[in-house]
Amino acid sequence: MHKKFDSGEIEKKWQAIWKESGIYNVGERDLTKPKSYVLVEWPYPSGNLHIGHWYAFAVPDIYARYKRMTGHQVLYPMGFDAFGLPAENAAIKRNLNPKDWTYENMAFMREQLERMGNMFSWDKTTNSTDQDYYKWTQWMFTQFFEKGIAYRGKGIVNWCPGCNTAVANEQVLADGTCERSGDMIEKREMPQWMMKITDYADRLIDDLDTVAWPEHIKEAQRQWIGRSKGAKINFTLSTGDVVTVFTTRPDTLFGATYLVLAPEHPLLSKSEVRGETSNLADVDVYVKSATQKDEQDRLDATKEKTGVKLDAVFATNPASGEQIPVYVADYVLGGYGTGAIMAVPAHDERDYAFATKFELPVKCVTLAREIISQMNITTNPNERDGYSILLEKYKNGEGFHPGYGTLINSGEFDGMDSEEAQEKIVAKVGGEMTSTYRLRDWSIGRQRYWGVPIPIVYSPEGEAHIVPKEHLPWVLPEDVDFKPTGVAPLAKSEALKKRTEEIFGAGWTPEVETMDTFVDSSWYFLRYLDNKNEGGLASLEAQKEWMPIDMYFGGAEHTTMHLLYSRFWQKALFDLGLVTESEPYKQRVNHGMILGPDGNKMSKSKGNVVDPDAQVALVGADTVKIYLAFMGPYADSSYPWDFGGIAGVRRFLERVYGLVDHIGDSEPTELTRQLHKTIAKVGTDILEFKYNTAISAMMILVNLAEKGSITKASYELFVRILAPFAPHLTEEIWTQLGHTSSVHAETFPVADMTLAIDETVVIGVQINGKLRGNITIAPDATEGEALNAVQDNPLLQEKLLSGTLKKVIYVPGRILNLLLQ
RNA sequence: GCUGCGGUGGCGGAAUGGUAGACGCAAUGGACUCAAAAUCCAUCGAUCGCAAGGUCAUGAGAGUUCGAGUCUCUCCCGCAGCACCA
Repeated sequence: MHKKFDSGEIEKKWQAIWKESGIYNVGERDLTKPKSYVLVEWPYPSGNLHIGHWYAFAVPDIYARYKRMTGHQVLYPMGFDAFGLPAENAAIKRNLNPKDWTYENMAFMREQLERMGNMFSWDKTTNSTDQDYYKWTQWMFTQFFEKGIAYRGKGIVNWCPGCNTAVANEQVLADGTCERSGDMIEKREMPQWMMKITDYADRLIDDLDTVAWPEHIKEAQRQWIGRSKGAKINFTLSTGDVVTVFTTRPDTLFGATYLVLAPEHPLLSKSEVRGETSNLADVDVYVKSATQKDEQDRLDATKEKTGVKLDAVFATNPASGEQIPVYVADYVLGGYGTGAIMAVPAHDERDYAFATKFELPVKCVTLAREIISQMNITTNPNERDGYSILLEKYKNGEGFHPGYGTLINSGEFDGMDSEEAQEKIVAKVGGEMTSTYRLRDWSIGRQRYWGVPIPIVYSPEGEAHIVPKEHLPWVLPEDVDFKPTGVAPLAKSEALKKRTEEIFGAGWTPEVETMDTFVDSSWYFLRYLDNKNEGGLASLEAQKEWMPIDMYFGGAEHTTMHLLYSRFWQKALFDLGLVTESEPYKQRVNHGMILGPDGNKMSKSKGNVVDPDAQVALVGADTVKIYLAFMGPYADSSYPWDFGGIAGVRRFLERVYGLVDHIGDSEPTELTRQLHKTIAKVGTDILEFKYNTAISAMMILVNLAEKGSITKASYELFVRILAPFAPHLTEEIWTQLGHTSSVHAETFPVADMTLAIDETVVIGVQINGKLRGNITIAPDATEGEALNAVQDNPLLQEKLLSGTLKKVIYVPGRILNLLLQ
């Protein structure tokens, strides 16, 4: 008789043994085995593991363990993304040091993580706040600075006059005030440390074709980067100034009836352009209010278009030679394209809306294909349909149509197709075919304390210099009052000031900003490979052994930011010869969220938070893990917690344990068959992240085994396929079955498909496509045998009498469909 | 508005174009018990029928097919991201 299933005791025992034996440490690369680098996003040490962490780490552990059991040397590392604002806020609130708070949390969470029983490669761990880690974060920054990838640029920030500092978007309330001071937030252009991610935009899009990610994730990145192909075309103003516009439709150049500058456009600082007389005040007022407008307001497409005409100037359309007016309007953005557009109201909705309001001419230059193809060709005006009337209207400047088609009113290009005309028109006016992107450069400077100090010092002349390698890590000073006072906390450090002057000389000053934490997480997967390397971020040898990451599991919220930043970082390192791969992640899976029992996002205020520690204490880590895996496919969808459901999973494991009492000398053939089917199914399901159906198949097997007996050999095979899901319980059973080595050193069984073949199958019989009954036949029975089986079934036979058999469709093992006349 | 994903019992979900609802939960009835819990057995989409069996069912409507949850088109709804992007 087996012992009572005391999950707490069993788990505690095996965790201690595993830790002692170091069974999950990776050590040196074993070249006799293929490698598999399974990565999960490292957590922020908030102080407590929540269910989301369990979902993110325990379920992929099934995958990692399966890979391990199928002969791979698996790297499944874990660490902490430990810099960031919450530590600073918690420290202010409790009057602690952010470092102490962070390190205490990490120690506590590490214990919680160990109680999961995952096969984490703890010998490879690291964390972003470790000086050995951020030394290399800083060093990479200096390399990027030298290459011009990291640069001092200008960015727009949310400035709070009350706090006298820049604040993050999430600290700005819906009404545009600061959550701390309540003051109105202003937009202010400030010097910022930036990364030139835009230089990599094309590669970041094009290299997506080389990775095996799900298409929806690739598409999200493409959308985020937002590449538009088009042309830059110069328009000359009456003042002689040149305005470069970007357009995706250079083929409509002849239809450009006015020009629009963004309120931020640099030419507006020229008085000749702004105008000097009555118009000046209007322009100034408009520009001032538009540039101070809240971004939300300005981007509100439902609002009516606004703008002001620049009376002092006109522009010349380089294709038609026509003189056209110039406007300033905030529907054109300073930060996108060239900050100026040619307006073609006949073929663009926004231009049309603006032109209608300001009574500007609308000139149709394209007969859109869509309209022509649907038009009734007739000479009788009474028979003309809606489309041809529409066509007539829009040719006359009423309405717009954005589609491609045949050019008209376009000089020598008349009759040409839109696509064909693009390059030709651009060539004629001396423009340039080019792309523009929605993606902006990455601002990485933060006026915060708890982060990686930017390793830059300024000479007395104010010139930026890197902190050379021998002075790295450029240590975060501790003599800092990090309470918010409006000045970057590091500016208050005497130690940092002193250190800078001692090393670089009198009058030299340190940079006082720290880095965005997205920088830390842009390369952590490299440090795991070689976490003790003192001479570099990670040796090329270690990278050759382990990169690229074979499988990257993470949250859907990181699809664009983290995934894009780290891909960029990798490419920038690749160009410097510091890494071996230009794409870090071969495969990616996004998981969803675990919701509260009420179906809502878990939150303290809703009182629907499920505490994993309490669940583990109640039913054990194996049960919590399997329950999470059983909820549904591991994909980008969310599932509500169900206390009944987890109890069901616990019952399943108790039955698995209880099967010890069913071990016998023989077992039914049906059980052997089901076992081998299950072995095959579990393996393929794991690789497709369908843990739920894998578990379901194992439940079916256990239900069957309970009804009779199971041989010890079969039970052992079953225990081995369950091992990745329930590492503690299976280890316990394995030992009780008399083994002295770990079940986790076993291989994943290979199904013997000759034992999995069914002797008979029940298939449906349809008459004229409707299910009328079923027959039991051999899976490979011939059509004749199937029809004989129908003869033996009186009910089916009777139904067949209603007509004559015209056609038989027989799919062996699936369906028999009899078509009657 | 655009892009992506989805819509199947009371719930989570299952289903290479081939018997829709596997598996689990919840529920109901029964056994055991003084009782309850636990456990075990049975039932469990709707509807008609004493039954055998029939009819209707995968958001709505059409289409392709011997056969559609699955493929195509139109529409409705939900979720997520982005949004005056030239």
